[in-house]
Formats: sequence, structure tokens, C-alpha cells
Amino acid sequence: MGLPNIQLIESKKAERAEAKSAAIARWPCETCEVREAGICSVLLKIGAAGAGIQCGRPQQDFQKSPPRRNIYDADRPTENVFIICSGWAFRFVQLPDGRRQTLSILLPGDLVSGMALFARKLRYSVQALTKVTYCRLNRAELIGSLAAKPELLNALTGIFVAEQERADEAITDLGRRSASERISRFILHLMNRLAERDMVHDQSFDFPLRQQHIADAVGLTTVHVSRVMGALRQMGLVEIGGGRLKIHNLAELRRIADLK
Amino acid sequence: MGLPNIQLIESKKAERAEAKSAAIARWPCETCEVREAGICSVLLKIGAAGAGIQCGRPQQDFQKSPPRRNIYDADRPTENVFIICSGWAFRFVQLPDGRRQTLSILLPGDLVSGMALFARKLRYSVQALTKVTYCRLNRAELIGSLAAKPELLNALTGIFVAEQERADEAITDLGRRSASERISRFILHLMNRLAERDMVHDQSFDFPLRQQHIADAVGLTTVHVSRVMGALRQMGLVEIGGGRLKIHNLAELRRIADLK
DNA sequence: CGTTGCGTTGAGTACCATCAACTGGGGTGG
DNA sequence: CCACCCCAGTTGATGGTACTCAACGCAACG
Repeated sequence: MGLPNIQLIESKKAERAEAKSAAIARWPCETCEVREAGICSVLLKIGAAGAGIQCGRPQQDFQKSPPRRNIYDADRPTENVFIICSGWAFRFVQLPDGRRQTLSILLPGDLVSGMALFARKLRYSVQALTKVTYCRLNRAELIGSLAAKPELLNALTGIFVAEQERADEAITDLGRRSASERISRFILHLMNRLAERDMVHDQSFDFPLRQQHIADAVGLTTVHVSRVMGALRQMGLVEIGGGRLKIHNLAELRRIADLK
Repeated sequence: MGLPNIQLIESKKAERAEAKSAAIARWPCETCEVREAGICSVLLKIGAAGAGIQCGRPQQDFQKSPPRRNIYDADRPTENVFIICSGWAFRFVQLPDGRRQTLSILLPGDLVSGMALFARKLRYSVQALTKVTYCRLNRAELIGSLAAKPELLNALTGIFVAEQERADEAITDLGRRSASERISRFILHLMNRLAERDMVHDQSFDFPLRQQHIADAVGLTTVHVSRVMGALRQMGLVEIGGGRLKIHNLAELRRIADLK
């Protein structure tokens, strides 16, 4: 009784493994590490229910981008909505004279922006910061399934509210806070979002940003970012290197950031 | 044939006038000057159709506020959503140390904020800037009628997108633009919004803002606002007085504002 | 006629930008 | 292997924008 059963189990395992690797090719969501984050969990649930999103059109709907390439250019009409699957990206505006402001950093599981659902053209561009894989969804299709799927509507309103609150916070930071406040808040905010994705361990996390990216996000110059970050490092609050950031003195960093 | 008819007409006129003044007491929307602006037109259409919004519960749902009083205090739970009927208001955050940032100026016809629909507590406060009348709608009721009323959903998504775009613009302004750019953009943006309400004539419009309000909106101090506005005045671009602002050189102001 | 709120102006300063030089690491090609 | 370059970051010097503190004018108001 022993051996045959074991063989059976092994062969089933192999079957499943095969099925899985086939699925990987067709459907990266199956193995996605952040599939429970953000809007994806809802989309997958709906997709599983059979009716809803046609996320499964395979080759076209999952894209890759190398670092520093624009995923979307401002004001270009598109029928797609983007979700970041892996890697980091950011959404930004560039003024004619070259000044640049990034509006938000996009992490795995993030919808590029809620308003992308309801507008064919966006005022900002989206650029890959690391190697990025992202998912393109058809806007009209998504909106169509919105009326019939209250969970989706709920998830979206949640995303809208969060985005708007974050925007209000950014306005306050840029309007009224000093450079060191802005930078330490930026770091802590990033850590919180990564922690939600279980991407922080031992107060240390991946940090692929150049100082230029930080500067564009907090409205400063790279030179000044260098000075402030240097000070934070010298005070023993953070340590940066090898594409990672580690926080050594969270309490003090939070104090500087004027948090809680 | 002549006289009797005229009397009839006159008496009907009187009837209608009576009915109208009764309606004013119960339902200020009837005579609202901005009833076609923003979300109100949709709400009124739905209300007229009979089923939807119970905007007509009279005495409780229309409120007045004197200047400088908070209509809503940050983080206080509420079941209401606000719409500004007349007068100016603004939504702002106040940091513990007293620094203040206004997030948006609210004009007649404005929904206080789209996210107010989906959150019981808001991170910002709302304050009357002039004498204000505003309408309180029940949040749950409004959301309830949302599924059944696609026009309402459309209007709301439009408002969401506009708010988010405005927020992105504010982030860019505060992060990357100089004081004079910010102030001239602020003025021009305000003029555009007032023009949509037909409240601009001869490039002149009501301007009840103190320099403190401008400073809080554009992230500067009152002293610096005074200097920059003084310069704009001295260059002959604008004229301020008697609670009104008049633009004398639109082209040059737009140039300074880096618009178009 | 004192008070209060708002705007203006001046002097001095802090913060952050700008310009420029220099370092160190990583890749590339000779 | 080394020379070279490029990129990111650092550091210094200098300057400008905007802040702080303070005084004053002015109009509205009780």
C-alpha cells in the first residue's frame, strides 16, 4: 500500500508543477508575491468568478520595461490602465524648462492612478525606476464590469480616497515643511508602504532610488538632498548602501519627520 | 377681451411669485445662481425625477456660517457631505505647531471634496471665508442612490478626476515653482473657476481673500505675498481693492504664471 | 480716540539653489 | 591590466529667494 501511493502522490505533484509552470507563462498573477495587495486581489477574485475581467489575454497584457524607460508619456491617449506587478516606477510631470516633479512612487501592486480609469489622456508621465513588469488592463472593460461588481467599486473608492489623502499630505509637505522633514517623511512613508507588502525586514528594505529621484519627489535639488541625507547618516539614523536602506533610529527619524 | 385676460395673467404671476417665495424658504436651490454648476445640476435632475436624493428635507439641510467659522473640523466623524451654495470657503490642514496649508478654495457649487463621500472622517478642516450658505447631504443616502443613477456616478467620477488633476498641479506648483509663478497661477486659476460660474466681468471679480489666505494656499508667508503682489500691482498687471480683483494685463500675467 | 485687523516696508538671516570641483565605483575598450 | 569615461554622490563657495522680526500706516469700528 505504501509505495504505489507515494508514487501516485509524486506524479500528481509533478502534474501540478507542470500546470503551474504553464500558468506562469500565461498568467504571472498566479505566482505574484503581492497578489493580495491593492486592487489585484479584487480583480483576481472577480476573474476567478468567471465573468469579469479578461485579464487572461496572455502575451499582450503583461509588459516589461527596463529602468529609465517611460511606460506612459503624458497626454498620449490610451485605452489601457496600468498596474505595477514588480519593480518600482514613478509618475511625474516635466515642465517645458526641464523642472521635474514626481507625483508618486509606484510599488508592486499599485494601480498607476485611479483617475487613469476615467480619463483617456493623463497629464503626467510614468517611468520605470527599476526593471518593471506591469499589467495592462482595458479601461472600458474595467469600467464596464464596475457596475456589476460592487467589490470592485468598493476597492476603487478606497484607492481614490487613499490617493487623495496622500495628495493632500504631499501638498502640505511641499508647502509647509523643511527639507529634513520632507526627506525623513518620504523615507518613512515609503517604508510603511513596503511593510504593507511584507518587503521590510529588520527595518531594512530595497531602496533603488537615486538622489535625483528623491529630489524630484520632495521638491529639492540633488545637492541639497545629498547634504540632508548625509546629515541623517552622520547622526546614525539611517544607513544606505548596496541598493538598500536601513533605519537605525526609528524614534529619532520619526521625531524629525514630525510624525506622531 | 383685453382686460380680463391681463388680470388673469397678473393673478397667475402673483400665484407663481408666492409659490416661488415659499419655495425659497424650503428649497434655496430653486433660486440658486450656480445651480447648473458642478454636481448640483445632476442632483437636482435626480431629485426632480422623484426617486433619488432627499435634498428636500428643508430646514436642517441648508446651513449658514459667518466668516472665519469652521464648517467642519478635521477628524470629526460626520454623516454629512457638504456643498457650498453661496460664498467662499476653503479646506485646510493645520499642523500642531501652527503652520497651515490650504488644500483648495471652495466656490459656490463646489462639492467640498469627492472623498468626503466615502470617508466618515476627513484629515482636513473646512472654514468659511465669507458668509457662506451650504447644503448638507446624507452620505449614505447619496451613496445608496449612486448605483441606480449612472449620471450621478459619471458626475462624481468627473469631479474625482478634476480634483486629482488639480492636486497634481498643486504638488508641482509647490514643489517646483517660484513665488511669483505660484501667486499669478493662483489668481488665474481662481479667475477661470469663477468664469465658469459667470462671476467674472471685464476681467474683474470678487476677491474676498486676505493675503493670509493666499499665503496659506501657495505655501508662502504673508510678508512675501505682500511683496510679490505689490510688484504685480506696480507692474500694472493687477489692481486690488474693495474686495475685488481686476486684471489689467492678462497676457503678461499668464507669461509670469508660465501658462500656455 | 483707542483698538483691532490688514497690508506695507525695512533690516537681518536662514534655507536652499546654483555653480563648480572632486571622489569613487563600475564598465568599457585599448 | 590599465586608461578612460561616466555616473552618482559629496563638498565648498557664493548667491538669491523667501523667512523672521519689527515698525508703521491706514481704515473700520465701537
